Amino acid sequence: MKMSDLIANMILDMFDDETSSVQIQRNDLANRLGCVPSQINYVITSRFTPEAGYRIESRRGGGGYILITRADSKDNAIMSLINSIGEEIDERSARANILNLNYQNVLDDKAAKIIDAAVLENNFKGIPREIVNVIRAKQLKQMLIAYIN
Amino acid sequence: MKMSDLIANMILDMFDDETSSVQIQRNDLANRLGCVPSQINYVITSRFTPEAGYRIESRRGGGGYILITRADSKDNAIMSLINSIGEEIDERSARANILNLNYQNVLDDKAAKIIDAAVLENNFKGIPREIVNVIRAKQLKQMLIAYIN
DNA sequence: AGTTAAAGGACAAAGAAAGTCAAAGTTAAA
DNA sequence: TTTAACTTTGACTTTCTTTGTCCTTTAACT
Repeated sequence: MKMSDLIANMILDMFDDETSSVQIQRNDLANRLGCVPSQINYVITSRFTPEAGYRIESRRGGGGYILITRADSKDNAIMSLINSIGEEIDERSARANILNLNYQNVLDDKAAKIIDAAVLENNFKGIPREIVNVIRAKQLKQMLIAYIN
Repeated sequence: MKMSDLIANMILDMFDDETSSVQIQRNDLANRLGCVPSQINYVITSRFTPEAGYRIESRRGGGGYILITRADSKDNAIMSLINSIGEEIDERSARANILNLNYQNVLDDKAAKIIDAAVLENNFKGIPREIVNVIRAKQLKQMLIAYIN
């Protein structure tokens, strides 16, 4: 089997039924599997994506780590929105989608309000449109996954 | 767990629900935890910052101490955070504040998670730090306002 | 008041992780 | 069989932590 799959499986195996989070140390894992550390990054960015229901956080420096969190509720409406978003999203569609989910009672009022507040164009004043839309897409996915966690 | 986190947790633990102030002795704490005294300073300056909602006072000389006070208030904790944010905020401070509000039961778990997800550095990959911090500040304020509305 | 010892403060150097990026190698699709 | 997509590697960068040394302040004790 190829290395990337090994790495991915190794990580997947660390999620036992209870935990929705797995913490790894990049160098350590690379060492145990006999690959270069940066390949761990490759696997994470190519497989543990928001579209697949994962969120990544990390820390550098002594005692650093990579934290992989899995969306455990797998709410369909939300996951399919996440998957439909793509690389970028403009304010209009973001807000429309949020409103929609809220209307369908998939997102509660409070969550919808908070998320809506975050995607407002106003927060990004002065930043080029294409960049804003990329950030917004990432944030929206992260927030939605956080919501169903 | 890494030493810095141990120290930070130790301090955090000293804040029980009532107290909004904790007094430590640098050498003593360092000794108990088995680290050099200056590492206590590192932790305090990197984690217990004003931006994160803490104030520090200290005394040297015999019987000296370090006093760490948590911005409390509870009632309008959110408003005062919003007011204290200013033009920019980094990931660490933002997250520390969110955690703080959540800990004080001012922000509920779900809201805290969503907001936390939005402020992650990861969402802004490739954008200069100063710009990111400005956007984050605006968003954080908006989200908090949305929460209390 | 003057001295001394007991704190805490500042800062820099070294160390420990993780991140980035591009080039080279593989594999699968057209 | 080309071509496009995916993997593997490694050199270089950035961020965060640990440690130590020297400095300043201040309480306590003549």
